[in-house]
Amino acid sequence: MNRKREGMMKQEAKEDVKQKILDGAKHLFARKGFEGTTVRQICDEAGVALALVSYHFGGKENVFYALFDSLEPGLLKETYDLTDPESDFRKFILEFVRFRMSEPELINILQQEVMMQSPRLEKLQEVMFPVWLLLRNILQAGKEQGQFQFESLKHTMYVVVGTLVYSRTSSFLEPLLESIPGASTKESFEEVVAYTTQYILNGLQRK
Amino acid sequence: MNRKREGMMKQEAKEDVKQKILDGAKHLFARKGFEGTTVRQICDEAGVALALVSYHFGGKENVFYALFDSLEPGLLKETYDLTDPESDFRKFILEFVRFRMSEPELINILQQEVMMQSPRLEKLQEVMFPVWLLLRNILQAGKEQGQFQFESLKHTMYVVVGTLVYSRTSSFLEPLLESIPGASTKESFEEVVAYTTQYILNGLQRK
DNA sequence: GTCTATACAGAGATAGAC
DNA sequence: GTCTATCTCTGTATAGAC
Repeated sequence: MNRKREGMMKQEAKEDVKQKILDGAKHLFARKGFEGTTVRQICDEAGVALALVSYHFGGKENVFYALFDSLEPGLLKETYDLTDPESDFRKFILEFVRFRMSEPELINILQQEVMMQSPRLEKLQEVMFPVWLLLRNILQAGKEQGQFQFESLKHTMYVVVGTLVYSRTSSFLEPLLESIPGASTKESFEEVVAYTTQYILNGLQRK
Repeated sequence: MNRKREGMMKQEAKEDVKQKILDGAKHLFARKGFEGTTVRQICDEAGVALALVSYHFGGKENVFYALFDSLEPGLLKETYDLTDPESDFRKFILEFVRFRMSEPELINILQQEVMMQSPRLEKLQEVMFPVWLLLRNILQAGKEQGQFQFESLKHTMYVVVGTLVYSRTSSFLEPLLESIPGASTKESFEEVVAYTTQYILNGLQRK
């Protein structure tokens, strides 16, 4: 009895601390990068003692991977039967933008790792591979069925992925856009989806 | 006489070592990031002694900035009079892709820094600001003259910059594209320019 | 100008008390 | 499970010989 109660308390406390570490790490990795973030910073941010990263995760690297373990891109929960590629593509863009806006820090981290082709990328690829494979299949089906027109699937993948993944989180363009009326207004999810969808579909010369 | 000759020799040797350090640093920053790169690695890569980074540049940070000091994006050397925005835009894309393909590592580094909104970004902004300003003016002129159709300049800036800047250097999509016939062929400069131009202009609903 | 050797701060990880 | 104190290694920067 006593033991069981202790066990539960431990469990709860453990989850709490682990989550606090993960939250702090996500925030710091996004802003400082993996190498630029120290275990001390993570623990300070989480408000826990230095030793707990090693205790719960066994090192900084495992904290990093744990960030992506829990990640199940909602994207793939939808059904894509490829009978109507344009409709599938619209759904895909919608879900991707939803993912990007709900987890901007993870997208940010992912981007950094891709840029530097980090040794940690292999595991991240496992997460993203199904997503890019789906995109590939949608594009290919769309071409075959005449809904999209393009010559090179490879080039198309790159420009489309570039458009999708490019983060609006970083505000480096802001100083340039301040003078524009209404530009400082926070854009809504629907707005971004509509805009991105239109741009990409136009880019693919949809009839 | 003797002194003068010594001075020249020093100058030559200095330039040589400085350049070797810059080259090594560029390569390493692109692959490991600023924080992930050590001065030791830079000097090993350059084949010089550890102390020389401090001697010539006064620290790692200044090596970083020096990488962008010498950078004059050829982009801006062209003339853009905005009387024919579409033509200007095509020229802009051409020059931007040329820049991206000639300095992939700098683009890579720039992207990393933008992602993490690093404290070094301020100086990098100075380099890129004129470029994005020019793009903004071209888009705005094109809209006013009816060559481009879009509602929000802000959104348009983001999707276009995303398309332009997204690096094809990183090969994370390769495993997905291997099965495609001809995909492993190295794409040519002209090919990438043509493709990017078409995608973006279509995206802007050019008539 | 360039090198080797070293100082000193900071990193990640662990030991051991509670 | 969590904390503090500490170990060890590696980081940047400098001192001093050549």
